[in-house]
Amino acid sequence: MPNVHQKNTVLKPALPNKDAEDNPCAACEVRSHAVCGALAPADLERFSQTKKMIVLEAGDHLIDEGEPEVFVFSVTDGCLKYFKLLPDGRRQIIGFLFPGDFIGLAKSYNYTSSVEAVTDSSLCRMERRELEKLTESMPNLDRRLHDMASLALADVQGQLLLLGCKTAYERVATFLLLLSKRAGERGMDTNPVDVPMSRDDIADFLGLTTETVSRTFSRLRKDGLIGSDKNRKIEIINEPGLSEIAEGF
Amino acid sequence: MPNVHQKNTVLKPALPNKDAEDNPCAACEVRSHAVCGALAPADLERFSQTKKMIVLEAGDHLIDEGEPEVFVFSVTDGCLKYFKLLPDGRRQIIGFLFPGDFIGLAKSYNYTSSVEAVTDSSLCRMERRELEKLTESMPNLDRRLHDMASLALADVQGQLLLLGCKTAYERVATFLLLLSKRAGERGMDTNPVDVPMSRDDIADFLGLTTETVSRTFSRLRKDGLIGSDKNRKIEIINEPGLSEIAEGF
DNA sequence: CGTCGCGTTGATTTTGCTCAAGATGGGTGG
DNA sequence: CCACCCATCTTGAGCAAAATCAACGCGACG
Repeated sequence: MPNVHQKNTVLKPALPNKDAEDNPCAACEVRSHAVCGALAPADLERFSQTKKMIVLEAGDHLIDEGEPEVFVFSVTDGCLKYFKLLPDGRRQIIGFLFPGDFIGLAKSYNYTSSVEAVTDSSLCRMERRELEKLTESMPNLDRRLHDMASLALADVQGQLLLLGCKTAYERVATFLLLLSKRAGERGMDTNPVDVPMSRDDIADFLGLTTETVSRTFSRLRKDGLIGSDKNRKIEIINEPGLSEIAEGF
Repeated sequence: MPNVHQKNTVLKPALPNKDAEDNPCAACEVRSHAVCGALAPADLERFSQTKKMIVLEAGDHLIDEGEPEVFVFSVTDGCLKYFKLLPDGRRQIIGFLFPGDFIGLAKSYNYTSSVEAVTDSSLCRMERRELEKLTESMPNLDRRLHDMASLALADVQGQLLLLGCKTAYERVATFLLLLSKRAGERGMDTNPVDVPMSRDDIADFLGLTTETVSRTFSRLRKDGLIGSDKNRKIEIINEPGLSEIAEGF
């Protein structure tokens, strides 16, 4: 079965670096959003010793659906996508991953989705076994994982509503607001919102085709809700209007 | 905003009963599938004292999306559906609930979906606060909740693939196999599979219309994959064939 | 400067939706 | 016990939203 979406599968360890070796996690900019945000300094030290930094280039393949689930990951930089495939190549992107997001919330013996870098990215990698060991002595960590799973569940349930009920117009509006919101949570620009993924990826996330996504952006532009796409950034001109559309009014 | 799907909102406490008062949980038939399956006898005793039995008739309303999330529930009998609505009445059924299933895995301040009984049902009800208190001293319970959330996440991700990629034919095939599998997990008949919900409910779960669901059942029947619907039971005649369709070959 | 990947736009087709009309069957009351 | 009734389900005909097929523009990069 050919995987039409697969690209390179390179997996490069980050170059060792003095600062990183001294205090790799304490300096992490996204810690407050990540699993490790719940850890006390002492725990953080122990945590940081069991992890390894991973750097990916755009298009690099990190995980193949079905492989034994040995590692879990925490995204520190960039954007990735995780997706499922049908035998004939149809693809559903389950979600996009941003700094602070965790890969491995739905634990199982084998990965249930594939993961690929959308942009150049970096992640912390840890064996699931190690993580489990750590959670036993760090109730905060366990609680944090639980909360993140809880949030992920709510997110994906919202996505069901989108895929099951919403029109193309509503889906794209919802998507833009989602990106904007997630950027805001991470302290990035919410208004000219960064859209790092291709039309193809957006289409496979929204259950549409590239062409429909493209046409829908054009329509939103024509309707004065968004500005034109400049350097992967889209300006939201009429946020309340976009919200109304997204909510299905 | 009128909720076109809402019916009665009655919520009847079960009649007290001697056996139930002596040892209500120890005798529970679905305990092994439920949250409480992870508890030691002593813990079970404490657990059982904080819960209350709830009985619902088909169509009864249990939870309204948006209400403060005070209670969590564990289904002990029957079938329920949980769903989200758009302002104009479009409905997405997120999932069906069977004995052993838990309501409240995605914790938040307000319920994120509504819940309604498909058939006459009964549940155990507990305040979320109480549950949290219990988990602090019962690591098994906590782990069990975590595992159930993990499974729920994997399930709903599979549903994304269905809604985003699959054809009507594939969706209905997937649905029948899902019901059959879930019945099997609970020790019920897997082959003439029980389909307690209406075509309308199935449609809103699969992102289709009633008519399309009905037509699709007819086609599966014509193609010799399933038998006719007898008393809410559907016979799967060609299980491997149905699986191939469901997987998208 | 040419090529290639990506995005946009247009023309046509198709899947599933909408609207409409019967069929079925479980429940109720005479 | 039967007849009727209303829900639900099924089937049909036409329609529409999005998919498919196809062409073209544009910018990046060798």
